[in-house]
Amino acid sequence: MTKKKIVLLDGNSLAYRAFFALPLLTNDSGIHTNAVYGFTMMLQNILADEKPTHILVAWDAGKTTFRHKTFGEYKGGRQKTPPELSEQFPYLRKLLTAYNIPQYELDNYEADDIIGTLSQLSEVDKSEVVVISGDKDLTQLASEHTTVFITRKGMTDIEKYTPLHVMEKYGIEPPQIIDMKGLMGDASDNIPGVPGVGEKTALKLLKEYGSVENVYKAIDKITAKKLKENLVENEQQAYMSKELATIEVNAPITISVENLSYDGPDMEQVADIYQELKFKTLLEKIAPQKAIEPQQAIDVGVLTNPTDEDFTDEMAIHIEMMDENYLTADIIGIGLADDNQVLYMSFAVAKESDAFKKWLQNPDNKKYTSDSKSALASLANQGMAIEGIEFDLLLATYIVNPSTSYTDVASVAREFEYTDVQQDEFVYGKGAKKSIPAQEAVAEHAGRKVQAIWKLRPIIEEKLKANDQFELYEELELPLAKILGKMESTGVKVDRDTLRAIGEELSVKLAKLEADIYDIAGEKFNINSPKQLGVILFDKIGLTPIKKTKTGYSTAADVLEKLESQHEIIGHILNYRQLGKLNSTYIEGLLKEIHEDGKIHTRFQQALTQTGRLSSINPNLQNIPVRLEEGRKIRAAFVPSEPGWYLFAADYSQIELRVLAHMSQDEKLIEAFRADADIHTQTAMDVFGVSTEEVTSDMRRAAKAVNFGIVYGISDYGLSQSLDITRKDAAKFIDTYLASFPGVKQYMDDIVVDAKMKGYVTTLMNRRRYLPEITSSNFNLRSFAERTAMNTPIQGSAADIIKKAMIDMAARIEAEGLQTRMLLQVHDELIFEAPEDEIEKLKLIVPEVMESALALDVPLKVDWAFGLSWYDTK
DNA sequence: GAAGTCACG
DNA sequence: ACGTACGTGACTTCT
Repeated sequence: MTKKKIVLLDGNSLAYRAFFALPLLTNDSGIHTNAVYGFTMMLQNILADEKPTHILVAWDAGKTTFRHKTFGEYKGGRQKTPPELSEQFPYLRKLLTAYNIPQYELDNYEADDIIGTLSQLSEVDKSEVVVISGDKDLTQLASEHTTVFITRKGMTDIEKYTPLHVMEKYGIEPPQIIDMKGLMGDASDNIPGVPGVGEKTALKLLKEYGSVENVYKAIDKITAKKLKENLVENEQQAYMSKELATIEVNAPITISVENLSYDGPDMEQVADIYQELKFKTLLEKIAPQKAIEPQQAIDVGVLTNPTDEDFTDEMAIHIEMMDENYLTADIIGIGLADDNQVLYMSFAVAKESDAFKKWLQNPDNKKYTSDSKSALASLANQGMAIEGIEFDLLLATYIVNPSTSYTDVASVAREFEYTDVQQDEFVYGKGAKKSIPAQEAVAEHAGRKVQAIWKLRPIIEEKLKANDQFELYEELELPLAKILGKMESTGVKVDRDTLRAIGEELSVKLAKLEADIYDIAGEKFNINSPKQLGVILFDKIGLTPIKKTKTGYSTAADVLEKLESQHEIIGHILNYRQLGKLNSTYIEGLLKEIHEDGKIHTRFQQALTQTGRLSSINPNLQNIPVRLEEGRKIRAAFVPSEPGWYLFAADYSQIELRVLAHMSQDEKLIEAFRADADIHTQTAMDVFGVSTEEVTSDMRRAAKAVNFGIVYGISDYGLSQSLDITRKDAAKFIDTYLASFPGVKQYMDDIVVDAKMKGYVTTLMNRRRYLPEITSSNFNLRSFAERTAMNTPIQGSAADIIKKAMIDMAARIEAEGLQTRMLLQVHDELIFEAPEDEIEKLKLIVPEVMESALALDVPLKVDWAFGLSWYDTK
């Protein structure tokens, strides 16, 4: 038989942890569910990661235990279990039953003792044991075969205590944890310990003497007067505390390891409980088909020879594809629906049908879609045009709440309690088994989607109007989808030979760097592996690690830069990393993405970011190198797609700070932009109290970092990192800045208060972002939400502005009858390609249109350039 | 699939 | 005392 793997969970401790770690969630039925939810999340991770053969959840039994005989006040002074938590225990037990996980409790004993006893029993046959708790006391059980997992903030983040880890962290062996508690006590269990002895002192004593007993044997050697006095006076209390903290490993349990064998959950039962508790995401994960099993039968009419009568002047339409990349996927078929019918055509039929194409092109026929950009671009790929799109389920849902980042109709629909659509994965399968099923099944699937679109439209439009977001949706996002679709199908021409030439140069340099690095290190290793690199740098060479990650030493660039002067290998590694990145992501990566037409067709995700920005995928063309010259050369491969044409690039100057000036109404900031001042220099003048001439480059650099910080929702730590100064100095900088720009300070204070009150923040065009964590009692979560509250209106309004500019530019290009094509958007810049004879016009039109996209109380400023490649637009 | 790293605004 | 800058996507390694 394979080796046993036994997982023992401390039920009460984990339930408490989950309860306090997560916000107090309530489901529709008014039951609080946060503890059950957190527990479940953790359990799922454990089952997946550890794959136990045996498992047990141990519970505390009743109020009194044998420890109360030793010390009446044991666990005294504890707050009563909150009723919101108590009510969750029955669900937890039920859930565990459904999981087929044994549970056990024993009169007079705590869960620790059950776990301790079982782990001791398992030591005999050397089984691997994992103990899981939220209580660090359990770490005393760590041994060669037993690892103790303690949950940290949240429930899924876990710290693993092996004897080695205990030694690294405390400098003592696991059994000495008991001695530590004996000396320092434990406030949460009301274990007294020795007054005046905390963790530091306890550990110092134990490192010197080894145990409580030995401390007292050597009591005369202790020179610190007060400490010695405390120890002497509390000797009995120290022994008692040690006893209380000791986990009983010989509890009279009536179960054995054999009773704990685990064969997996009863999925039916688990799904039922998830259903009862409304754990939607979990439900989906374990049983997608059950979770979304359509309730109602649907009658889909399959068209083989469509006529004009089949198409009405108002219909939902869905282009069915198996792959999410609509630019490369084949269209399988088309679903249509209105109040009276649900129809389906295979794409072969649709493509040959004049009746359908005529209907499709007629803007008077209103079309409601799930993802209009996908429809536009995929049909355009097939040489088909679609006009008259008036609803987009995906965009509308995104505007209502950007945090619902679904791309498929089934998920979007379920967000609105509409469950009559199946997941694509369920219909097509996944991985290697993914394939197109019989036409009936596709017809039904597509039919359910269009029906959902048809039925959900009024509900979601109502919601948009209620939130005063209908204009944002209808005047901004919907028209933008059409423009983006066109940009995607246009694509941008990329010269393979240029990329290959750069790639060859890189390969030569990389080979040399690699050889040099091996030479210096004295051995071959994988430079791309942070783990192996860490061993070479910090263990073999002996450099001092500056930062740690969850898994080991950090070898990130900012760390390596600090070490650069200490060893010649560092520079080579930084160089290797930089060039390696260029080669793998931008040479090899981009070459793979060039289509047969010699172009790259990225997709802009319009319903993804939390702020309203676009994102770009497959490939990402919004992060093509520019900051360093070596990388910037990549841009030389991006060229116009027609002979005699140019690329024309225009970018907003300081758009985020201009938005801040407008939104905060800070007089000085407004004045600076009206005077068209260099904003970083101006900031330096104000913060350092000097004149223009006195601003040094370091002062300007610092001011620039502060300006960035302000936009991000500043923290002293963040600024200290970016400027490599102390936190104190950073804090001083920030104070001085905010004193110089009182309007900004007022705005930042107000926005946080406002977000707490409303639960969300908004942009200039009324885009929303909900920030539920802004009222969290968890410092980190709350702080993060506060910074987000400060940043999102700025970043999001800038996104609104450039989106508006794109719509205006497309209209202007059309109105002027230009051949110019919009190709890319990179957050604050637009890239066009244009015939030479239109360049003069663009020089005028582009800045004019972009600068007047939205009238602010400060001017918007646009810089532009053109050239024969993207590299030359500088 | 997560973690680490690094490219962009 | 907490442990951080805001928003993204892609690649590599490693479990």
